[in-house]
Amino acid sequence: MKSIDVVEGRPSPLIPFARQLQLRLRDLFVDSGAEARNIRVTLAVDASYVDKYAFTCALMYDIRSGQIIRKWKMKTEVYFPYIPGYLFMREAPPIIKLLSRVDTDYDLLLIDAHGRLHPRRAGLATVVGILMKKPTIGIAKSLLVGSVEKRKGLSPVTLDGELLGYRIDMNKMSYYVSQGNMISLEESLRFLKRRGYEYPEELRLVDLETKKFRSGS
DNA sequence: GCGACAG
DNA sequence: ATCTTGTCGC
Repeated sequence: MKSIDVVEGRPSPLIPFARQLQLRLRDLFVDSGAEARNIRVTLAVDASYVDKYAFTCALMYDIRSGQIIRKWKMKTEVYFPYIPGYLFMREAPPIIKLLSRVDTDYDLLLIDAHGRLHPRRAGLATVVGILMKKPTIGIAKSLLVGSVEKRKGLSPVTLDGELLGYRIDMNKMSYYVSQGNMISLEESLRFLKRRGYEYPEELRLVDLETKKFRSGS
């Protein structure tokens, strides 16, 4: 059920292909760009599943007013299983398809997954950010790889001695942040700091939206 | 070889 | 991610 490199009981011949694709995309990563103080509109994306279908939703959110500006949703068929380290093969296609329908501009993409905090420095958030050519941040609820240097509320997460992210501990919950694309780790953290380090409301909402969409279909 | 493993 | 009962707390 959870073994790596296995698809329907057999080693997946697509893994080598996926790895090379991931490494090629990683080479296009842009380490900086967006500044927290200029981020006004975000686009949160997430997906839920039922059998072979993905129910993907995107919410455009205005940080100043704390309101949802627009919504998009799309039901698509999934062609890849979940394999740790290769989540992008399962979720990037549905997400990219939905985002191609978003005509309005936004300042930052928020993805419910890791970005640079990944074995190959190219988690789903990084892959999507690179394909969309947009500033992107990865927000994950659990750790995939790396070591946490326990601190009070902000704990550095390193991998191979490289600082790739932070774990943020709040009263309610804790989560991990890492760069997706076109924004530095420092600005990513500053963005969350300006919002009181709370888990992004738009991500919480898009998760609910995704499950609501799944139920009514 | 063994265990760990985003969503 | 999804499945799934009871239970704790406001």
